[in-house]
Amino acid sequence: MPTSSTSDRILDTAERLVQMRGFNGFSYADVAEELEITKASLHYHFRGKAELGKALIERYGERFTASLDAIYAAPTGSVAKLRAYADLYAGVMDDERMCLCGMLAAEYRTLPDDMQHAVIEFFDANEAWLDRVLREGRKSGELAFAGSPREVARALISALEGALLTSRPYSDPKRFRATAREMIKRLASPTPKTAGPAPGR
Amino acid sequence: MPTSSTSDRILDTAERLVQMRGFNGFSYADVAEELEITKASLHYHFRGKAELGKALIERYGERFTASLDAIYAAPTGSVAKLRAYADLYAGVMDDERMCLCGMLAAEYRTLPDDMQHAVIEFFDANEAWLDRVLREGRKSGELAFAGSPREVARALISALEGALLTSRPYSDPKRFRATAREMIKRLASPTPKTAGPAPGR
DNA sequence: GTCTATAGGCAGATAGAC
DNA sequence: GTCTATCTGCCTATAGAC
Repeated sequence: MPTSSTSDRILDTAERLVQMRGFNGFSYADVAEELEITKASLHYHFRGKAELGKALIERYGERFTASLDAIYAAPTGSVAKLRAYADLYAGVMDDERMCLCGMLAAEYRTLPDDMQHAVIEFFDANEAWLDRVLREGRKSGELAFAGSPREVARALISALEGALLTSRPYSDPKRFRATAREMIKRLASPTPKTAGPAPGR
Repeated sequence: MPTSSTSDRILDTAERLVQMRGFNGFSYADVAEELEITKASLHYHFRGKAELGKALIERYGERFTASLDAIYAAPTGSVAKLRAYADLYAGVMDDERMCLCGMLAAEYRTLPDDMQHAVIEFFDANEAWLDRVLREGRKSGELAFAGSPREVARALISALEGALLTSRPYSDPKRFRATAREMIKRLASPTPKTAGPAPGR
């Protein structure tokens, strides 16, 4: 039995290429060459680039959702959940990749309609999950922030996507992690009036 | 006398196209059609797409630097300077544009070397300017944050770039502004333990 | 399912007339 | 400076054999 189907291997390769070079920065030829099959074979599995792109987002979204469910189900506090959320982003930086949907957000105006809708759904799902974690964390007293959880959720997604984006030119994963830490720290505890020892953790 | 030279009009059009569609999402033909000149004429002004791209970043960077100088020179406080900085970003959202260098950061791996270096310089200049404003603001007591100004500067750039990125699919400038406000509020005053009236401003 | 072959279009770029 | 004409190459996509 094969380790993975041809369709899966196509998706794996295409996903990496989109994350590294963008949807407008890779071609069927790139995927074909890497998998040592022909472009015509690709068209058997995915009618066209638009269909491949849509399949990429859907698979990525399902994987992301599964990770979010696992994080939510774990018996940890809100801060730990936010850290785990940020780690999901950190995980994509391996080969200087960008979040798939962050990359597609940049190219949004050039994408086929189907792909545009799928990108929106991804961000909506992230926002809803974070909104829930933030609400519960504030209720339990573990998190402290002013304003609506939804606004904070959007700010957090923006900061993480932006940190991935701006870290890439520097080829430095540490850069991303430092920014992510910075953001979560602010939510976990009141910011001291002046720099000093952080309370608690 | 002409309102602007052909070179300037080429740069204006190309800049808008890159900000909307990405460097890999526009062509000489697009620019030529809009300006009603031929592709061959474009090659007279800019030898190739790489040269055009480099010129775009340089002009954009110079304009940005001039704005930063003006903000710094104005007789305002640190918070006002940070707000003005965020407004620079807000200004590019008009036609669902992305920050030029944010867009190029996404496509970074596909860019000619010259363009890659120019993108890095843009972000370094932003970071240095913010670092200075943050240091001075903390010293004067107007700003309060723990950790290094440089880390906070990076977090702020990330959040603003990310807010532009993730707001685009929603075609909603308000989305960006809300996130920007959220970030600066955290720097301007200590976050209250629970939601409540913001102290001072 | 995978291949060869090829269509049809658009990309970036150049030569040379005006 | 701007044009026409053209080159070469890559792109997405399809037809049809195996």
